[in-house]
Amino acid sequence: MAKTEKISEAVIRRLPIYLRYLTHLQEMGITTVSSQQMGSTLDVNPAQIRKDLAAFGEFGKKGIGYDVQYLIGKIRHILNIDQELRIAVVGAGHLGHAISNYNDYLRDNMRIVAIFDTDPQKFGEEIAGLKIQPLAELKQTVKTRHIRLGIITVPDFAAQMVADELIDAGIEGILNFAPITLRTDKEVRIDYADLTSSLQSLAYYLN
Amino acid sequence: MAKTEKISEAVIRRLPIYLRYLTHLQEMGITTVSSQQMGSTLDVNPAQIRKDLAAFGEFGKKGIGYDVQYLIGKIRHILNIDQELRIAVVGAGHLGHAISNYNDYLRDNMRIVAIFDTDPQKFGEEIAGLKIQPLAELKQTVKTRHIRLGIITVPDFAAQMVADELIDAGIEGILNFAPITLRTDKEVRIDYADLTSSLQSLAYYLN
DNA sequence: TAGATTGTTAATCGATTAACAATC
DNA sequence: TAGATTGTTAATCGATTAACAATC
Repeated sequence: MAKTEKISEAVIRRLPIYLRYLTHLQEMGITTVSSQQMGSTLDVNPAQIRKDLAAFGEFGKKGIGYDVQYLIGKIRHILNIDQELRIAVVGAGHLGHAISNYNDYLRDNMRIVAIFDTDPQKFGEEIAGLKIQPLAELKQTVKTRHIRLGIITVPDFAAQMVADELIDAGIEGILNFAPITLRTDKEVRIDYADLTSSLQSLAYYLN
Repeated sequence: MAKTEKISEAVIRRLPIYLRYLTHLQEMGITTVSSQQMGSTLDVNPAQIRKDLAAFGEFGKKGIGYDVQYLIGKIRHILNIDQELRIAVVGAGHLGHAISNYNDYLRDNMRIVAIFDTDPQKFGEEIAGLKIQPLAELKQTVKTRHIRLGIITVPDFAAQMVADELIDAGIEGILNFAPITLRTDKEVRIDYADLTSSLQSLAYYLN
Protein backbone atom coordinates (compact mmCIF):
# COMPACT_ATOMS: atom_id res chain seq x y z
CA MET A 1 0.00 0.00 0.00
CA ALA A 2 1.56 3.17 -1.28
CA LYS A 3 -0.26 5.72 0.83
CA THR A 4 -0.56 6.03 4.57
CA GLU A 5 -3.88 7.88 4.83
CA LYS A 6 -6.35 5.67 6.60
CA ILE A 7 -8.79 3.76 4.44
CA SER A 8 -12.49 4.09 5.18
CA GLU A 9 -14.87 1.17 5.53
CA ALA A 10 -16.84 2.49 2.58
CA VAL A 11 -13.81 1.98 0.34
CA ILE A 12 -13.33 -1.55 1.64
CA ARG A 13 -16.96 -2.39 0.96
CA ARG A 14 -16.58 -1.25 -2.65
CA LEU A 15 -13.37 -3.15 -3.47
CA PRO A 16 -15.12 -6.56 -3.65
CA ILE A 17 -17.66 -5.04 -6.03
CA TYR A 18 -14.87 -3.80 -8.28
CA LEU A 19 -13.14 -7.16 -8.05
CA ARG A 20 -16.26 -9.05 -9.00
CA TYR A 21 -16.78 -6.90 -12.11
CA LEU A 22 -13.11 -7.10 -13.10
CA THR A 23 -13.24 -10.89 -12.84
CA HIS A 24 -16.30 -10.82 -15.07
CA LEU A 25 -14.42 -8.69 -17.62
CA GLN A 26 -11.47 -11.06 -17.49
CA GLU A 27 -13.72 -14.02 -18.20
CA MET A 28 -15.00 -12.14 -21.23
CA GLY A 29 -11.46 -11.60 -22.45
CA ILE A 30 -11.46 -7.84 -21.89
CA THR A 31 -7.99 -6.63 -20.90
CA THR A 32 -8.45 -2.92 -20.19
CA VAL A 33 -11.15 -0.88 -18.47
CA SER A 34 -11.66 2.79 -17.58
CA SER A 35 -13.14 4.16 -14.37
CA GLN A 36 -15.89 5.56 -16.59
CA GLN A 37 -16.88 2.09 -17.84
CA MET A 38 -16.69 0.53 -14.39
CA GLY A 39 -18.69 3.35 -12.87
CA SER A 40 -21.54 3.19 -15.32
CA THR A 41 -21.92 -0.56 -14.90
CA LEU A 42 -21.62 -0.56 -11.13
CA ASP A 43 -23.50 2.66 -10.40
CA VAL A 44 -20.47 4.25 -8.78
CA ASN A 45 -19.03 7.69 -9.55
CA PRO A 46 -15.87 7.26 -11.69
CA ALA A 47 -13.96 9.77 -9.58
CA GLN A 48 -14.82 7.68 -6.58
CA ILE A 49 -13.39 4.56 -8.19
CA ARG A 50 -10.16 6.34 -9.15
CA LYS A 51 -9.81 7.77 -5.67
CA ASP A 52 -10.52 4.43 -4.00
CA LEU A 53 -7.83 2.72 -6.05
CA ALA A 54 -5.33 5.58 -5.84
CA ALA A 55 -5.35 5.25 -2.07
CA PHE A 56 -3.37 2.02 -2.51
CA GLY A 57 -1.05 2.97 -5.36
CA GLU A 58 -0.93 4.06 -8.99
CA PHE A 59 -2.61 1.15 -10.71
CA GLY A 60 -3.80 2.84 -13.92
CA LYS A 61 -2.29 4.42 -17.01
CA LYS A 62 -3.26 7.96 -17.93
CA GLY A 63 -5.09 8.05 -21.24
CA ILE A 64 -5.55 4.27 -21.21
CA GLY A 65 -7.30 3.06 -18.06
CA TYR A 66 -6.64 0.02 -15.89
CA ASP A 67 -5.21 -3.34 -16.94
CA VAL A 68 -7.88 -5.80 -15.82
CA GLN A 69 -5.59 -8.65 -14.83
CA TYR A 70 -3.11 -6.40 -13.04
CA LEU A 71 -5.85 -4.64 -11.10
CA ILE A 72 -7.42 -7.95 -10.06
CA GLY A 73 -4.08 -8.99 -8.60
CA LYS A 74 -3.71 -5.71 -6.74
CA ILE A 75 -7.20 -5.77 -5.23
CA ARG A 76 -6.82 -9.39 -4.21
CA HIS A 77 -3.59 -8.48 -2.49
CA ILE A 78 -5.16 -5.51 -0.71
CA LEU A 79 -8.01 -7.70 0.54
CA ASN A 80 -5.64 -10.41 1.78
CA ILE A 81 -7.20 -12.96 -0.54
CA ASP A 82 -4.07 -13.65 -2.55
CA GLN A 83 -3.46 -16.41 -0.01
CA GLU A 84 -5.82 -19.22 0.98
CA LEU A 85 -8.10 -17.98 3.72
CA ARG A 86 -9.79 -20.62 5.83
CA ILE A 87 -13.18 -20.18 7.42
CA ALA A 88 -15.12 -21.99 10.15
CA VAL A 89 -18.91 -21.98 10.35
CA VAL A 90 -20.48 -22.32 13.81
CA GLY A 91 -24.11 -23.38 13.78
CA ALA A 92 -25.31 -26.22 11.57
CA GLY A 93 -28.92 -25.11 11.24
CA HIS A 94 -30.55 -24.18 7.96
CA LEU A 95 -28.43 -21.09 7.44
CA GLY A 96 -25.17 -22.74 8.44
CA HIS A 97 -26.09 -25.55 6.10
CA ALA A 98 -26.67 -23.15 3.20
CA ILE A 99 -23.48 -21.23 3.83
CA SER A 100 -21.40 -24.39 4.08
CA ASN A 101 -22.51 -25.17 0.55
CA TYR A 102 -21.19 -21.83 -0.60
CA ASN A 103 -17.64 -22.93 -1.30
CA ASP A 104 -18.25 -23.02 -5.04
CA TYR A 105 -19.20 -19.33 -4.98
CA LEU A 106 -16.35 -18.28 -2.74
CA ARG A 107 -13.71 -17.94 -5.37
CA ASP A 108 -10.44 -16.24 -4.75
CA ASN A 109 -9.01 -18.57 -2.17
CA MET A 110 -11.64 -18.27 0.52
CA ARG A 111 -12.73 -21.63 1.79
CA ILE A 112 -15.00 -23.03 4.46
CA VAL A 113 -13.09 -25.92 5.99
CA ALA A 114 -14.98 -26.77 9.18
CA ILE A 115 -18.45 -26.62 10.68
CA PHE A 116 -19.40 -26.85 14.34
CA ASP A 117 -22.51 -27.32 16.43
CA THR A 118 -23.41 -28.12 20.02
CA ASP A 119 -26.13 -30.67 19.27
CA PRO A 120 -24.63 -34.17 19.77
CA GLN A 121 -27.27 -35.58 17.42
CA LYS A 122 -25.59 -33.72 14.56
CA PHE A 123 -21.98 -34.71 15.30
CA GLY A 124 -20.50 -36.58 12.38
CA GLU A 125 -23.28 -35.68 9.97
CA GLU A 126 -21.88 -34.46 6.66
CA ILE A 127 -22.61 -31.09 5.06
CA ALA A 128 -20.96 -30.24 1.76
CA GLY A 129 -18.28 -32.82 2.47
CA LEU A 130 -17.59 -31.54 5.98
CA LYS A 131 -18.36 -33.49 9.12
CA ILE A 132 -20.16 -31.49 11.77
CA GLN A 133 -17.83 -31.25 14.77
CA PRO A 134 -18.58 -30.58 18.45
CA LEU A 135 -17.99 -26.99 19.45
CA ALA A 136 -15.56 -28.34 22.04
CA GLU A 137 -13.16 -29.16 19.20
CA LEU A 138 -13.20 -25.58 17.90
CA LYS A 139 -10.01 -24.32 19.50
CA GLN A 140 -7.88 -27.25 18.43
CA THR A 141 -9.26 -27.33 14.89
CA VAL A 142 -8.74 -23.60 14.42
CA LYS A 143 -5.10 -24.03 15.41
CA THR A 144 -4.27 -27.17 13.43
CA ARG A 145 -6.14 -26.13 10.30
CA HIS A 146 -5.01 -22.48 10.39
CA ILE A 147 -8.54 -21.09 10.31
CA ARG A 148 -8.63 -17.29 10.45
CA LEU A 149 -12.26 -16.31 9.92
CA GLY A 150 -15.46 -17.43 11.63
CA ILE A 151 -19.10 -17.27 10.58
CA ILE A 152 -21.73 -17.35 13.33
CA THR A 153 -25.08 -18.88 12.38
CA VAL A 154 -26.34 -19.92 15.80
CA PRO A 155 -29.48 -18.54 17.49
CA ASP A 156 -29.14 -15.12 19.11
CA PHE A 157 -28.96 -16.42 22.69
CA ALA A 158 -25.89 -18.51 21.85
CA ALA A 159 -24.08 -15.99 19.66
CA GLN A 160 -22.08 -14.14 22.31
CA MET A 161 -20.81 -17.39 23.80
CA VAL A 162 -19.77 -18.65 20.37
CA ALA A 163 -18.07 -15.34 19.60
CA ASP A 164 -16.11 -15.61 22.83
CA GLU A 165 -15.06 -19.15 21.92
CA LEU A 166 -14.00 -18.11 18.41
CA ILE A 167 -11.97 -15.20 19.72
CA ASP A 168 -10.41 -17.36 22.41
CA ALA A 169 -9.49 -19.87 19.71
CA GLY A 170 -7.53 -17.17 17.90
CA ILE A 171 -9.96 -16.28 15.11
CA GLU A 172 -9.13 -12.90 13.57
CA GLY A 173 -12.44 -11.88 12.04
CA ILE A 174 -16.10 -12.76 12.51
CA LEU A 175 -19.14 -12.47 10.28
CA ASN A 176 -22.19 -12.65 12.53
CA PHE A 177 -25.60 -13.64 11.18
CA ALA A 178 -27.24 -13.68 14.62
CA PRO A 179 -29.42 -10.68 15.44
CA ILE A 180 -27.39 -9.38 18.35
CA THR A 181 -24.60 -6.86 18.85
CA LEU A 182 -21.52 -8.77 19.99
CA ARG A 183 -19.10 -7.42 22.54
CA THR A 184 -15.40 -8.06 22.92
CA ASP A 185 -12.39 -6.36 24.37
CA LYS A 186 -10.06 -8.08 21.92
CA GLU A 187 -8.78 -6.72 18.62
CA VAL A 188 -11.10 -8.73 16.43
CA ARG A 189 -13.08 -7.39 13.52
CA ILE A 190 -16.78 -8.22 13.76
CA ASP A 191 -19.10 -7.62 10.80
CA TYR A 192 -22.84 -8.13 10.74
CA ALA A 193 -25.16 -9.76 8.25
CA ASP A 194 -28.58 -9.83 9.87
CA LEU A 195 -31.50 -10.69 7.61
CA THR A 196 -34.18 -9.25 9.88
CA SER A 197 -32.43 -5.88 10.14
CA SER A 198 -31.82 -5.79 6.39
CA LEU A 199 -35.48 -6.44 5.66
CA GLN A 200 -36.62 -3.85 8.19
CA SER A 201 -34.37 -1.21 6.63
CA LEU A 202 -35.70 -2.16 3.22
CA ALA A 203 -39.27 -1.78 4.48
CA TYR A 204 -38.60 1.88 5.32
CA TYR A 205 -38.32 2.69 1.65
CA LEU A 206 -41.77 1.36 0.78
CA ASN A 207 -44.19 3.96 -0.68
CA MET B 1 -42.71 12.06 10.77
CA ALA B 2 -42.33 15.43 12.37
CA LYS B 3 -39.39 16.77 10.43
CA THR B 4 -38.83 17.20 6.71
CA GLU B 5 -35.04 16.97 6.52
CA LYS B 6 -34.09 13.96 4.49
CA ILE B 7 -33.11 10.86 6.40
CA SER B 8 -29.80 9.19 5.60
CA GLU B 9 -29.38 5.50 4.93
CA ALA B 10 -27.08 5.26 7.94
CA VAL B 11 -29.96 6.28 10.20
CA ILE B 12 -32.26 3.72 8.61
CA ARG B 13 -29.69 0.99 9.12
CA ARG B 14 -29.49 1.82 12.83
CA LEU B 15 -33.22 1.92 13.56
CA PRO B 16 -33.61 -1.89 13.38
CA ILE B 17 -30.73 -2.22 15.82
CA TYR B 18 -32.45 0.14 18.25
CA LEU B 19 -35.72 -1.71 17.76
CA ARG B 20 -34.14 -5.07 18.46
CA TYR B 21 -32.65 -3.83 21.73
CA LEU B 22 -35.85 -2.09 22.80
CA THR B 23 -37.78 -5.31 22.20
CA HIS B 24 -35.25 -7.10 24.35
CA LEU B 25 -35.74 -4.54 27.13
CA GLN B 26 -39.50 -4.91 26.84
CA GLU B 27 -39.23 -8.67 27.25
CA MET B 28 -37.23 -8.06 30.39
CA GLY B 29 -39.95 -5.80 31.74
CA ILE B 30 -37.90 -2.61 31.51
CA THR B 31 -40.11 0.37 30.74
CA THR B 32 -37.70 3.28 30.34
CA VAL B 33 -34.27 3.67 28.75
CA SER B 34 -31.83 6.53 28.18
CA SER B 35 -29.75 7.17 25.06
CA GLN B 36 -26.76 6.64 27.32
CA GLN B 37 -27.84 3.09 28.24
CA MET B 38 -28.74 2.20 24.66
CA GLY B 39 -25.50 3.60 23.34
CA SER B 40 -23.26 1.71 25.69
CA THR B 41 -24.95 -1.60 24.93
CA LEU B 42 -25.11 -1.10 21.18
CA ASP B 43 -21.77 0.65 20.71
CA VAL B 44 -23.38 3.76 19.31
CA ASN B 45 -22.76 7.34 20.43
CA PRO B 46 -25.70 8.50 22.60
CA ALA B 47 -25.86 11.84 20.78
CA GLN B 48 -26.21 9.88 17.56
CA ILE B 49 -29.15 7.92 18.93
CA ARG B 50 -30.91 11.08 20.13
CA LYS B 51 -30.36 12.78 16.80
CA ASP B 52 -31.52 9.75 14.82
CA LEU B 53 -34.76 9.60 16.79
CA ALA B 54 -35.30 13.36 16.91
CA ALA B 55 -35.37 13.40 13.11
CA PHE B 56 -38.78 11.74 13.31
CA GLY B 57 -40.29 13.51 16.31
CA GLU B 58 -39.89 14.18 20.02
CA PHE B 59 -40.11 10.68 21.44
CA GLY B 60 -38.30 11.15 24.74
CA LYS B 61 -38.80 13.02 27.99
CA LYS B 62 -36.10 15.37 29.21
CA GLY B 63 -34.62 14.15 32.46
CA ILE B 64 -36.27 10.76 32.09
CA GLY B 65 -35.35 9.07 28.81
CA TYR B 66 -37.51 7.10 26.38
CA ASP B 67 -40.55 4.98 27.17
CA VAL B 68 -39.61 1.58 25.76
CA GLN B 69 -43.05 0.52 24.57
CA TYR B 70 -43.87 3.90 23.06
CA LEU B 71 -40.55 4.08 21.21
CA ILE B 72 -41.00 0.55 19.84
CA GLY B 73 -44.33 1.63 18.38
CA LYS B 74 -42.81 4.73 16.84
CA ILE B 75 -39.89 2.92 15.24
CA ARG B 76 -42.13 0.18 13.90
CA HIS B 77 -44.31 2.85 12.37
CA ILE B 78 -41.34 4.64 10.81
CA LEU B 79 -40.09 1.37 9.31
CA ASN B 80 -43.53 0.52 7.90
CA ILE B 81 -43.64 -2.66 9.93
CA ASP B 82 -46.70 -1.72 11.95
CA GLN B 83 -48.64 -3.47 9.22
CA GLU B 84 -48.17 -7.03 7.94
CA LEU B 85 -45.52 -6.98 5.25
CA ARG B 86 -45.47 -9.91 2.87
CA ILE B 87 -42.36 -11.25 1.24
CA ALA B 88 -41.64 -13.58 -1.68
CA VAL B 89 -38.45 -15.62 -1.99
CA VAL B 90 -37.24 -16.45 -5.49
CA GLY B 91 -34.76 -19.32 -5.65
CA ALA B 92 -35.34 -22.53 -3.72
CA GLY B 93 -31.72 -23.59 -3.39
CA HIS B 94 -29.92 -23.99 -0.09
CA LEU B 95 -30.03 -20.30 0.75
CA GLY B 96 -33.64 -19.82 -0.31
CA HIS B 97 -34.45 -22.87 1.76
CA ALA B 98 -32.75 -21.43 4.82
CA ILE B 99 -34.37 -18.03 4.46
CA SER B 100 -37.82 -19.51 4.00
CA ASN B 101 -37.40 -21.08 7.41
CA TYR B 102 -36.73 -17.67 8.87
CA ASN B 103 -40.33 -16.72 9.57
CA ASP B 104 -39.95 -17.46 13.27
CA TYR B 105 -37.15 -14.90 13.49
CA LEU B 106 -38.90 -12.27 11.42
CA ARG B 107 -40.98 -10.77 14.15
CA ASP B 108 -42.81 -7.54 13.77
CA ASN B 109 -45.20 -8.46 11.04
CA MET B 110 -42.77 -9.42 8.31
CA ARG B 111 -43.66 -12.72 6.75
CA ILE B 112 -42.44 -14.89 3.90
CA VAL B 113 -45.59 -16.12 2.19
CA ALA B 114 -44.38 -17.58 -1.12
CA ILE B 115 -41.35 -19.22 -2.68
CA PHE B 116 -40.59 -19.61 -6.38
CA ASP B 117 -38.18 -21.52 -8.58
CA THR B 118 -37.79 -22.36 -12.25
CA ASP B 119 -36.92 -26.04 -11.77
CA PRO B 120 -40.06 -28.11 -12.54
CA GLN B 121 -38.67 -30.91 -10.38
CA LYS B 122 -39.13 -28.69 -7.34
CA PHE B 123 -42.65 -27.50 -8.05
CA GLY B 124 -45.02 -28.50 -5.26
CA GLU B 125 -42.25 -29.45 -2.86
CA GLU B 126 -42.84 -27.97 0.57
CA ILE B 127 -40.42 -25.72 2.43
CA ALA B 128 -41.43 -24.39 5.82
CA GLY B 129 -45.05 -25.01 4.98
CA LEU B 130 -44.86 -23.25 1.62
CA LYS B 131 -45.21 -25.05 -1.70
CA ILE B 132 -42.54 -24.12 -4.22
CA GLN B 133 -44.28 -22.40 -7.13
CA PRO B 134 -43.22 -21.93 -10.76
CA LEU B 135 -41.72 -18.50 -11.44
CA ALA B 136 -44.43 -18.09 -14.07
CA GLU B 137 -46.96 -17.72 -11.25
CA LEU B 138 -45.02 -14.87 -9.65
CA LYS B 139 -46.97 -11.94 -11.04
CA GLN B 140 -50.37 -13.32 -10.17
CA THR B 141 -49.34 -14.45 -6.69
CA VAL B 142 -47.77 -11.08 -5.90
CA LYS B 143 -51.03 -9.38 -6.81
CA THR B 144 -53.48 -11.73 -5.09
CA ARG B 145 -51.42 -12.15 -1.94
CA HIS B 146 -50.39 -8.49 -1.70
CA ILE B 147 -46.68 -9.24 -1.59
CA ARG B 148 -44.54 -6.11 -1.40
CA LEU B 149 -40.95 -7.31 -0.88
CA GLY B 150 -38.84 -9.84 -2.77
CA ILE B 151 -35.73 -11.77 -1.81
CA ILE B 152 -33.48 -13.03 -4.61
CA THR B 153 -31.53 -16.21 -3.89
CA VAL B 154 -30.95 -17.46 -7.43
CA PRO B 155 -27.52 -17.87 -9.07
CA ASP B 156 -25.91 -14.69 -10.38
CA PHE B 157 -26.68 -15.36 -14.04
CA ALA B 158 -30.42 -15.51 -13.32
CA ALA B 159 -30.63 -12.62 -10.86
CA GLN B 160 -31.23 -9.76 -13.30
CA MET B 161 -34.02 -11.65 -15.01
CA VAL B 162 -35.66 -12.44 -11.69
CA ALA B 163 -35.31 -8.82 -10.60
CA ASP B 164 -37.03 -7.69 -13.79
CA GLU B 165 -39.86 -10.15 -13.15
CA LEU B 166 -40.26 -9.02 -9.54
CA ILE B 167 -40.36 -5.37 -10.55
CA ASP B 168 -42.79 -6.10 -13.36
CA ALA B 169 -44.98 -7.93 -10.87
CA GLY B 170 -45.19 -4.77 -8.78
CA ILE B 171 -42.75 -5.60 -6.00
CA GLU B 172 -41.64 -2.44 -4.16
CA GLY B 173 -38.35 -3.52 -2.62
CA ILE B 174 -35.74 -6.21 -3.27
CA LEU B 175 -33.09 -7.81 -1.09
CA ASN B 176 -30.57 -9.41 -3.43
CA PHE B 177 -28.27 -12.21 -2.26
CA ALA B 178 -26.83 -12.85 -5.74
CA PRO B 179 -23.34 -11.44 -6.34
CA ILE B 180 -24.28 -9.00 -9.08
CA THR B 181 -25.24 -5.34 -9.29
CA LEU B 182 -28.84 -5.16 -10.49
CA ARG B 183 -30.07 -2.48 -12.85
CA THR B 184 -33.52 -0.99 -13.20
CA ASP B 185 -35.10 2.22 -14.42
CA LYS B 186 -38.03 1.81 -12.05
CA GLU B 187 -38.46 3.35 -8.62
CA VAL B 188 -37.66 0.21 -6.68
CA ARG B 189 -35.34 0.00 -3.72
CA ILE B 190 -32.67 -2.68 -4.14
CA ASP B 191 -30.47 -3.69 -1.21
CA TYR B 192 -27.61 -6.15 -1.28
CA ALA B 193 -26.61 -9.00 1.00
CA ASP B 194 -23.73 -10.76 -0.71
CA LEU B 195 -21.81 -13.27 1.39
CA THR B 196 -18.71 -13.32 -0.81
CA SER B 197 -18.34 -9.54 -0.74
CA SER B 198 -18.91 -9.46 3.01
CA LEU B 199 -16.21 -12.04 3.61
CA GLN B 200 -13.79 -10.28 1.27
CA SER B 201 -14.29 -6.99 3.12
CA LEU B 202 -13.76 -8.80 6.39
CA ALA B 203 -10.53 -10.32 5.07
CA TYR B 204 -9.09 -6.82 4.57
CA TYR B 205 -8.98 -6.32 8.31
CA LEU B 206 -6.81 -9.38 8.98
CA ASN B 207 -3.42 -8.61 10.57
C1' DT C 1 -35.04 21.74 44.46
C1' DA C 2 -31.18 18.90 42.42
C1' DG C 3 -30.04 15.58 39.14
C1' DA C 4 -30.74 13.60 34.86
C1' DT C 5 -31.49 13.54 30.13
C1' DT C 6 -33.55 15.18 26.03
C1' DG C 7 -33.57 17.93 21.58
C1' DT C 8 -30.88 20.92 18.99
C1' DT C 9 -27.23 23.98 17.55
C1' DA C 10 -22.54 24.44 16.51
C1' DA C 11 -18.14 22.24 15.70
C1' DT C 12 -15.78 18.65 13.83
C1' DC C 13 -14.81 15.11 11.08
C1' DG C 14 -15.09 12.35 6.96
C1' DA C 15 -16.67 11.02 2.40
C1' DT C 16 -18.05 12.22 -2.28
C1' DT C 17 -17.76 14.81 -6.39
C1' DA C 18 -15.85 18.19 -9.66
C1' DA C 19 -12.20 19.92 -12.05
C1' DC C 20 -7.95 19.78 -14.27
C1' DA C 21 -2.89 19.31 -14.97
C1' DA C 22 -0.13 15.49 -16.21
C1' DT C 23 0.67 12.11 -19.46
C1' DC C 24 -0.15 7.85 -22.07
C1' DT D 1 -0.35 15.27 -32.53
C1' DA D 2 -5.18 14.81 -30.66
C1' DG D 3 -8.00 12.35 -27.66
C1' DA D 4 -8.57 9.94 -23.60
C1' DT D 5 -8.11 9.03 -18.91
C1' DT D 6 -5.57 8.90 -14.73
C1' DG D 7 -4.17 10.78 -10.07
C1' DT D 8 -4.89 14.49 -7.13
C1' DT D 9 -6.33 18.90 -5.33
C1' DA D 10 -10.04 21.74 -4.11
C1' DA D 11 -14.95 22.23 -3.36
C1' DT D 12 -18.93 20.35 -1.79
C1' DC D 13 -21.73 17.68 0.67
C1' DG D 14 -23.09 14.85 4.52
C1' DA D 15 -22.60 12.48 8.89
C1' DT D 16 -20.92 12.30 13.62
C1' DT D 17 -19.88 14.25 17.95
C1' DA D 18 -19.74 17.82 21.56
C1' DA D 19 -21.94 21.02 24.19
C1' DC D 20 -25.65 23.03 26.53
C1' DA D 21 -30.18 25.32 27.29
C1' DA D 22 -34.59 23.50 28.26
C1' DT D 23 -37.18 20.83 31.21
C1' DC D 24 -38.89 16.57 33.36
